[in-house]
Amino acid sequence: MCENLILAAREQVAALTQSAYEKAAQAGLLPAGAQIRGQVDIPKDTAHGDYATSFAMAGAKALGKSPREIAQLLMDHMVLEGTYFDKMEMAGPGFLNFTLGKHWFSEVLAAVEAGGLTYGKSCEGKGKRVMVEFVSANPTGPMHMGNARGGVLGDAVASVLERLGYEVWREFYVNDAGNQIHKFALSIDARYRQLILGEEAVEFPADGYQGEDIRELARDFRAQFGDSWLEKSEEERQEAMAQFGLKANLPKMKEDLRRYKIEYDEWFLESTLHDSGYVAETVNLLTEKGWTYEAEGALWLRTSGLLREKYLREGKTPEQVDKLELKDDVLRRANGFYTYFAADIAYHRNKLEKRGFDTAINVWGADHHGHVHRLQAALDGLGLDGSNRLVIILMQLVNLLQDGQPVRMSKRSGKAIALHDLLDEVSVDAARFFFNASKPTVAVDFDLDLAVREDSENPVYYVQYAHARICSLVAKVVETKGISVPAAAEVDATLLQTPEELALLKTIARFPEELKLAGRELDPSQINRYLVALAGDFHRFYNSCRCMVDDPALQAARLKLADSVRGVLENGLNLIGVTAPEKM
RNA sequence: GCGGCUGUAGCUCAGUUGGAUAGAGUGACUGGCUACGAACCAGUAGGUCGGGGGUUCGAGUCCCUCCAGCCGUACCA
Repeated sequence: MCENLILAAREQVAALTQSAYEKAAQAGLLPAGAQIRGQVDIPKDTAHGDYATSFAMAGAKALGKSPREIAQLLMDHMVLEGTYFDKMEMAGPGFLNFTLGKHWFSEVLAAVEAGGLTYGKSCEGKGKRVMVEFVSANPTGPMHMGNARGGVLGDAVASVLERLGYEVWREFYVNDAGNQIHKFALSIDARYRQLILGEEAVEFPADGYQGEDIRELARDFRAQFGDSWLEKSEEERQEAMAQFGLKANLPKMKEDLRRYKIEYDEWFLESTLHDSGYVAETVNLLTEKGWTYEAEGALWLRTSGLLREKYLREGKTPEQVDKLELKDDVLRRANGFYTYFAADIAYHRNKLEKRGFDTAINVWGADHHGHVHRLQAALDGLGLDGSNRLVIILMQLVNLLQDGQPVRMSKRSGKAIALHDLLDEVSVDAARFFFNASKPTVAVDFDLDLAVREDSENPVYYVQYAHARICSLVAKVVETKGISVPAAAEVDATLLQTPEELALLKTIARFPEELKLAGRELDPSQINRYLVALAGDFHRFYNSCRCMVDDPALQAARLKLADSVRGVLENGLNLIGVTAPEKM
């Protein structure tokens, strides 16, 4: 059975139209053999039917007749017997409008029932392995609102892709090497020495991390190891500080994310790439392929050349490419250390080559957008087709507000609101739904005062309320009438005829299509909007149609409809990591 | 300068390969519970889709151009 009834109906309209055209052509009423790409749309206004095709308008030129004439001929040669449709009519400039009939509506309830909690699954991703890397926050401090957003985004994208049949791997990349960690160590070390020698005696690094968590790490270090580390060499001490800090922070991050209902398949350490020589090997590979050169003591990647090839390949004209200010990148600094960029190339080579993922999807903050094409181009240079196999979801940042005023958010100033602070104030459900509400491309404002106060105004409760209402309804029917939810086969779906009932059936039928779109666009916020729409359809149905009625057949049909909605709500909420409560 | 994102109702935002009279939530106003959960529903009001050109049967959607806001343009990550 095809679960995707929206797609099935759409295809049927296209097929019906095409065959009607062929019949009309055979009868000599229209020129034969024209290739016409008529679109099949779902009209906004239900007065225009459930599906509409613009075939007649699109074909007007090729067929040498007015759209309305063509539409009339198509109607004359169309047979709806045995199809999903009851009715068809011509409208407006030449649209053909189709109205769904009983065959289709009967199948909806059966499809939802058969699908159960995986209703909407498909096999479009069968056999394809995808890694979704997300959050990957620096382990130098607590996670903030941007990570909260990226967390739901990545997790929900992964869930959607799983449902679409992909084999999905969730990964957190731990930046436990490089400059940030060095600064991290310097910061803890300075606080440590301040504890012993006094605040004034030790200058805190200008670009160090100011947060209270750093002082705490220093206190913990001192409590555990005493003052003796003061006598060790600076290098030795800082190495110890870095390790100590990471060891303290990583479990906290894991715990915070677990609390936020995110579980990773792997926490991948950047340091392993350096320690195993994989970064050096990757850079050497680029050198062998002729993509590097030395200058000013550093080793450079010819990013400008790689990008130029990439852009030309993608269809930009040489003039357009010339206009861009392409620059090269340093891979190995004059001091011998590899840059973050070099490690990142190695990391993604590891994903695509060593571990063999077909596609690597990364959730990045939009402030890293300048890095996207450079990394893809570098992977192209390694022959790994990064331009197609590395997909970056650029997520616009979260603006932190307090009483409506913007607050600068950075780990350095320590002014960020941490993820765990958020979860102390609002439920995981509210937070996840809120951060999954906007498309990745739009920036969101987040005001903690508002988030806490408007807790009950979060649309998540509108959706959850619909679910709880249905649970209560089903329980009531069982309790007072001794009747449980019937199987789809025992239900006469043609009894569902009010506009509210039909709207609800159409909405639950749409779910597989919504999933497909969310997957294609890598935008799980579409699920939020779908769930709000479904909950709205249900509340309207509930207010206008009584389920507990004397007619047993109608009661069974409505009960089944309500329970089907419940299943789809639970299904969708699960996908975005929000609970579907039976009571609230 | 160059590049990315954004600009739609008072506010927050939808608008799916171009389709018919541009939608929803929220705020404002008016109604609806002795009936399966009122955390709900119904109704009213609110628009030069940032401006201007172009493409075509048809543009919020595609192309060009201009304007405004945010972000990026490191031997940082």
